[in-house]
Amino acid sequence: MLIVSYGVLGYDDRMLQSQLFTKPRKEAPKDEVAKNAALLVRAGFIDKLQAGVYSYLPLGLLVIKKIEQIIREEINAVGGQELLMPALHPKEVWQTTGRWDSLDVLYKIKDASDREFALGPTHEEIVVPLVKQFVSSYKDLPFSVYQFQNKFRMELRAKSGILRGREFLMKDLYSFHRDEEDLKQFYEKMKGVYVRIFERCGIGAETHLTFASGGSFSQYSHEYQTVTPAGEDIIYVCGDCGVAINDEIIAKQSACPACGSTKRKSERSIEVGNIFELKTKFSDPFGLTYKDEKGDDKPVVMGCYGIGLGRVMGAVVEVFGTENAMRWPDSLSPHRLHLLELTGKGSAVDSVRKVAGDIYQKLTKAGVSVLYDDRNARAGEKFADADLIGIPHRVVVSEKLVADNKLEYLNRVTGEKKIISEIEFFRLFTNDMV
RNA sequence: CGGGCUGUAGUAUACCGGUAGUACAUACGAUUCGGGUUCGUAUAGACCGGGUUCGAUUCCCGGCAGCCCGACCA
Repeated sequence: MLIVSYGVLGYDDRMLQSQLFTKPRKEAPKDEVAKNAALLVRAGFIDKLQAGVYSYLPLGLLVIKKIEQIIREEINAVGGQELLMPALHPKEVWQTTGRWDSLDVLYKIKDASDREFALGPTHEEIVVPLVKQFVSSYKDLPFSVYQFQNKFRMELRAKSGILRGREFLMKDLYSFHRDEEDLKQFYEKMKGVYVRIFERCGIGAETHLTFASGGSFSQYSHEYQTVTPAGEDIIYVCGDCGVAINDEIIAKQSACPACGSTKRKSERSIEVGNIFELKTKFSDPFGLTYKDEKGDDKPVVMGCYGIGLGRVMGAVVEVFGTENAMRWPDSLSPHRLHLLELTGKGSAVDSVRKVAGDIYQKLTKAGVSVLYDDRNARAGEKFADADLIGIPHRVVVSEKLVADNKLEYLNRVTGEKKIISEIEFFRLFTNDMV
């Protein structure tokens, strides 16, 4: 394959569908009941290895990478520094915080010499000793670090497809501050970051800032809950300001904590992200302190901020998917455009292939990521598979269209379908990027 | 972890205490070619272990796995 240019992700993300090693299926495996998993498995985005443990296949990985890149851009914009910490954790750090015994979702493993480890469910125990080596003065604060990493949680019951896994990809960010005031400021800034992230992922309208339990040392934590019937949580969305309250604290909090309104509606929802004031909960056991202007030792104040990438992907499918079709927002679609050639029969085959192949080359040169259905398959199958895969823009090349020098363009978001010239089409995709 | 249900070709399903059938997928041939065309041929299957029985994929017990409900879930 001639490599002409690279897609936005920095590698060649265009694809000939005939080369794709996965294939769409007509039926979902009987052990996938959740809509997100049924559609994603059928379309070849993911594969289940065991309950709550999935592989991301080429199409699905492209979506995950796009979610990741959106998060990365928004966090970098507020100064977050990306790193990558290990998943294999020594027992000792978990004993330091007492969570070796108290955290029941912790996977514990032993090596051949009986040494014990944990598989990381979250990384406070790792990041705090790490930053301790570099933080000594108030001048070193504040800062924040984050990573994208697989987390391991021994859920008693994995369920809902990729919405509750035992191994799952998460963005976790930790912020470090000299006092609660500074933490508060950053925390508020992160709320804006999260709003932009979910907005860019296409679920901004369905995703609500939600007040949730803050545990023993904080009045609230905040979750980002995406409304969909597939959700496991129940939230009460304020009719005036759209901020929600998690069912778990509704008894203590009847009026909207944001605007005081008592108008509200209960909804099922998926927690796609959360932010939490850790304060000194983890700085204390590890002795993470800094010297203030007077030379006094003070504990570092922390916050943590998570987003489940698989959950975002699953939530998007739940929100936009129908029985036989997904529909990706432009920002997350594995490819920008789905190009279908309907070769028909006889002498037209070559001309259709030539036109479609040409368009593919031109778009690729222009940096547009295309999934090109060059398979030797019938129209019905191609249309059905394209619906299932759910790339929001579809363009068809067929014998009839080639004869008229036209293309058929479908926008799955607006439902608009039109016959256009090649020039109009290229203008659509190489200038006026949606 | 408690309760319920289920394990049959790659996928979805059927029947049966006595040679396991169908559809889709796959391979080959023909036909068709803008919404999963039609036909033929071929390939391919009973989760594992134990028990009952002349004989178990079927019945019983145990294990393992999966799904659903609940509990759990920074």
